[in-house]
Amino acid sequence: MSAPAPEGYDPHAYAPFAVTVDLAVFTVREARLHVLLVERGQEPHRGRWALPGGFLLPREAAEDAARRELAEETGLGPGAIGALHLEQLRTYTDPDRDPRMRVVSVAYAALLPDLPEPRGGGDAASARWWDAGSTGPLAFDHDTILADAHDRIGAKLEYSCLATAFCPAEFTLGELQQVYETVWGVELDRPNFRRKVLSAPGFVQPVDGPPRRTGGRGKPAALYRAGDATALHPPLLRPQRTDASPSGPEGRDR
Amino acid sequence: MSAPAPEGYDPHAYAPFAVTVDLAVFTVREARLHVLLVERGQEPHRGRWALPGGFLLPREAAEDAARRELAEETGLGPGAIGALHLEQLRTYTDPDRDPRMRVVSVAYAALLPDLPEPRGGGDAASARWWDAGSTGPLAFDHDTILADAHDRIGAKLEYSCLATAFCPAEFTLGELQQVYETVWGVELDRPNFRRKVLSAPGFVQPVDGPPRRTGGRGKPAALYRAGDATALHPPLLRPQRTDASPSGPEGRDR
DNA sequence: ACCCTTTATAGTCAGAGTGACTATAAAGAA
DNA sequence: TTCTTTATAGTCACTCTGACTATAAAGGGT
Repeated sequence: MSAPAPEGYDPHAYAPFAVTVDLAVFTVREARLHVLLVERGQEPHRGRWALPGGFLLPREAAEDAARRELAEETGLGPGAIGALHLEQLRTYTDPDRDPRMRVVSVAYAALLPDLPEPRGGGDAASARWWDAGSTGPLAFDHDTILADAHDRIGAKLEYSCLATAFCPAEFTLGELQQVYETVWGVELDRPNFRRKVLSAPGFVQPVDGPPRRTGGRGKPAALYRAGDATALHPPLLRPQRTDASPSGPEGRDR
Repeated sequence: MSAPAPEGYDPHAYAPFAVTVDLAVFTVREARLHVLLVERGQEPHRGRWALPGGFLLPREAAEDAARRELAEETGLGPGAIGALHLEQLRTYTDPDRDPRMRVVSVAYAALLPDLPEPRGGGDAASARWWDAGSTGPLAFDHDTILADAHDRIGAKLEYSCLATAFCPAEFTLGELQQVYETVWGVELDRPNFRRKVLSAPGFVQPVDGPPRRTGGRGKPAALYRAGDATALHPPLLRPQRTDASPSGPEGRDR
């Protein structure tokens, strides 16, 4: 911003860049973290899967572009899109990240409750949810972006109330715990999780009256909705892995 | 990245943007947080103070541009610059943030130990350290960037070993505590701070033998250097403000 | 019916971590 | 010397946490 800028400047002399947004849109379905991918309809990387995204319009802010692309890919209404939490991840600027030309991309992460299959909108040949751990090699540097997004989401769950964004408007504590377990890839103790969530002011609030969820087996659970807090005090720290062994189904390290 | 890109494309049709980096370079001097600012030598905002920064070169990654600009402004050698921790903050994309043309800026934060006055390099009329809390209105949206940077640094001190970047190679625990107190704007209990720092594995390591700092008044302190850890377990949480004021600009970001 | 499995919820208990505090040591200054 | 300043050691009560046990309320199978 304070760099050499000639008095009579030629925008193109300083504007050899295209700017895009890339979106890592996550959801939890069937106890697995899923990410929305689109199949590329043209070169480069035609036929490869990629994060949804696209070029900024000439007078558009990056977050607006992200919401626009998200609406195109998911078919969500403007109300849902407008209220959605979009987290700017970081910006990827490797000169060779796009073989066509110099492209700088601002990456965002978004969290959605489980939704029906997306409609393949825009230029994408198709769009669908993928298990976030089983995506093949993606186009461009999207493997890196996806990994960074997963890391960031996992970290934000610790000290923010973001986990409720993965849940529908009303949810049980079991569903909320499932979000943590899925994103972190660990098992948590149910009574302890419950104690910490309920003692964090403003994280969740009980739905009035005693309505209870039906449909599953086991005792019906009380329903909650997201509270008005945005930060989590005290934080809900994930159990630190003390060794390098991948977590088995038994959980509980050591 | 996956947006409409015509087969026979014209780069300029998708490249109406200039890309810059902006740097929030912090140091602690005399128990105050200071930030490096440059006085703008030309329009727009001629004579206003701004964060150092500049345009990306055609085949340069943003972090390389940030290190290049930092070297120009501070006169630090390439060794020091190369080892420096540069934290990408976020990217600012408001279409009107630069009156000249469409400029997207990637902001970085850097932490330095106390240094002599910078040399005014490059196009800057002059460059100097400012008390981070007493900067006048800065050029462009740099007030916002500076505030975001301060927030981020404060949050990172909680769960990373970054605080040692503010200190010289060998430092006392009192100096390290000064960093926390200055960035957070609070006073900490000295014995408790000591206990937590020393119990965090890999945060600091004592300098061998019993060398002690001279020059000040009071009992000489043992010297430490930065340990090999990068994350802080357990985290060193800042005392939560008990007042009911709603959270400021979305603190904590990992 | 009955038991069995599943999930939710309540509670207990020991240990780690933390905030507030007191005490002692080692330097320079008055 | 005495005072002031800074460093370091230690105490103590309280909270938070992980690991665990117990009980409640549903559905499924035989």
